Amino acid sequence: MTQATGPSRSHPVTLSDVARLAGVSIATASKALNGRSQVRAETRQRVIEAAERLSFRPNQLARGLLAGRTGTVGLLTSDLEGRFSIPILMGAEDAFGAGEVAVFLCDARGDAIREQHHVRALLGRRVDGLIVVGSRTDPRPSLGRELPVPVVYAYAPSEDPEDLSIVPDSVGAGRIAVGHLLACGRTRIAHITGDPGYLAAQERAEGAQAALADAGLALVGEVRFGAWSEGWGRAATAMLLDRHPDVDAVLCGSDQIARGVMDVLRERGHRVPEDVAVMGFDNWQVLTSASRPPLTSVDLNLEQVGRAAARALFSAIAGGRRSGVETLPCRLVIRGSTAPLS
Amino acid sequence: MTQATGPSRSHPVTLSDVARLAGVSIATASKALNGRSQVRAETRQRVIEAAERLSFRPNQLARGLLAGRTGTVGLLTSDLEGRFSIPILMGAEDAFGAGEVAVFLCDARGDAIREQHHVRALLGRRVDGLIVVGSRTDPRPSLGRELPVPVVYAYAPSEDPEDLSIVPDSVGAGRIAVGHLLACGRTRIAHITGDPGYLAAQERAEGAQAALADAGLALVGEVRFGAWSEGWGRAATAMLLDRHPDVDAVLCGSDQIARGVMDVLRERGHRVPEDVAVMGFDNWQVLTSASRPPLTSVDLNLEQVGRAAARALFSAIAGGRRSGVETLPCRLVIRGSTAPLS
DNA sequence: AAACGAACCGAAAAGGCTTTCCGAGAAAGT
DNA sequence: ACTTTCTCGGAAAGCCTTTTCGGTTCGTTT
Repeated sequence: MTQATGPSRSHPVTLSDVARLAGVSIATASKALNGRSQVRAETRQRVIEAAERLSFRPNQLARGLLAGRTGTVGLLTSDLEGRFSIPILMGAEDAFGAGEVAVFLCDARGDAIREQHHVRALLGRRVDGLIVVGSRTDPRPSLGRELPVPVVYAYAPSEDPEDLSIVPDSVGAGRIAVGHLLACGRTRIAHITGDPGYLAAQERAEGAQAALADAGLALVGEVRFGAWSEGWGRAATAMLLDRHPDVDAVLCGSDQIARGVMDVLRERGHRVPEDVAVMGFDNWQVLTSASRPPLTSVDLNLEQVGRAAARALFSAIAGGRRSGVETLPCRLVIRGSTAPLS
Repeated sequence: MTQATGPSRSHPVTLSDVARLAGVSIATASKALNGRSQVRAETRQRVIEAAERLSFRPNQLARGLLAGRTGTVGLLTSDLEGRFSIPILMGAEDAFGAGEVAVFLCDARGDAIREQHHVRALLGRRVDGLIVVGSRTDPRPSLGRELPVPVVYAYAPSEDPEDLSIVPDSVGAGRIAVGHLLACGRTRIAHITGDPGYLAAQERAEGAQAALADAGLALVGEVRFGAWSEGWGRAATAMLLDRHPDVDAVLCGSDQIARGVMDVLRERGHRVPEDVAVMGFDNWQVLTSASRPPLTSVDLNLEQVGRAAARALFSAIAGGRRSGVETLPCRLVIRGSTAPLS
């Protein structure tokens, strides 16, 4: 089993190994490596060389044990496969990784029991803080106020207003979308969106209608709720065209829906964007860039949500106290599926 | 800043707190909680109750410091946004999370410098092992043999045959695909695939051609390399139909390509699957289930790759030594885009 | 020459836990 | 009653690093 060769077997090199090689005490070695001032330059150099020769890496466990802070955080996601969690996770990992913080990744698979289990495990590892990433924007139960470390909720806000949550501005996203369509001169705008049980669907619709109202307009027909799928986009478009053939823009609740909408529009002989402008939400590259024409979409800036959550957690660890739901603006990405009416 | 209330301020509860509350020594408390036999049942019970009352969580740092093993592993991915990394990562997280192992997530963003930085940081945290997840199946540079902990490469194998790598069987995937098309009675099969610079494209094509040769057949035309995009799928299909209008199956190098292929087939009046069967690779849900008809695809079983890598790392940590590239079979997922010729 | 200060260096403790070893007390045997 | 054998519980070492504080060695000053 265990080979006699290779460094795998040798016990990890410690500070005392370095000290011995450099001919100084452990204390001096530590000071030399950490830039403390009480070491002669020549001695310091000797220690540094010894450390490099042994490729010494200070044991963060011991360091953390002593300091009371470990430089680790827990990233608790509810579904890794969800395409919303990933960018947030990237943003957070990015913000932390740049510093000296390491991230524990835990996937609760949407199960509260498993989530609780992970929280306990993470606390046992003495993480300095937690980020809880949701898979949809609907509020979720708080982990509780009794935790010994700060917690920041990302994407899915906590139900407890005392917690700090960072979410994209869905209402604003709806406003941005309609604003763009209006700027393109569209006035007969329909809205086909997904599952009405999703707060995101409701809020985007709310923002869209508010922006229309500001312009003295209203949607063509009602908001068409359904499912977050291409199939629903196709079906809803068929109905829409039957009832309102004069529609000149379709705002879609997601890029998937938009794909379905565009397919049916093209099949029925409506040109995009000349006759009907189409746009979606999420800015999911694989869908937006592959469609014909490429799809204008509202990007939720999820990476920024992740980064903001990481920064918020940072400052909370440092003692800062914020609470409530903070929203981050979304961003319009214009492609070929929307254009001014000529 | 620091409030006087709440548990955030109070110092974390330690074993000695528990011992004091239970009226025993630290040693006894430890033994009681860890199921050591040298404690009377009644005493043990008292300790356990004390621990629960204080919601005591043993400090894993201290434990790891002592044991020499931390129960943590590093998961080094080269691009988090890549859709291939995520399932592998899920599988690994799953396999570890079930045990008592926590996962450090690091994204090197395809940068060797950053990767090296992360490796050093992880070693400083005394991880018990590393999993390196690539974003494509082409071999990548080894992290080296001199690392003090075992390493397993997933999806992208290491260039060093002494390392252990777990990858999906791309050649086999190609064989499986063609096998299915042959079983459907198709004999005039074309292959439209992606970037020829990807080993996956080459190997799938190789497997497909081998399976055809076994049946005494050959591809319709050459392998059509291009890009991993719907656009290429559309363009290649147009050319294909011009030259070989009698084709009865198109094997696509990815689901994206397949989407493009199916769009053009439908536009040109070819029925899928009656006239032409279509299938892809990757089994990317959002594409396969939304297409018309739903797309038959070869699933790479990436979650299993992740799980296998985790298990391999486990056994390597325990002292087992394996090396070389181990392949995992892929899996056919049949949907509406393929059917027997009637 | 004695004393003082500055500059360096080292011993030791702390941090939380596990484990080994030992002592004390109780139960059993003579 | 005394020894032997168990059973329990405690003291202490050890893991690795940082930091405080006391000590040593110079060079300077009076």
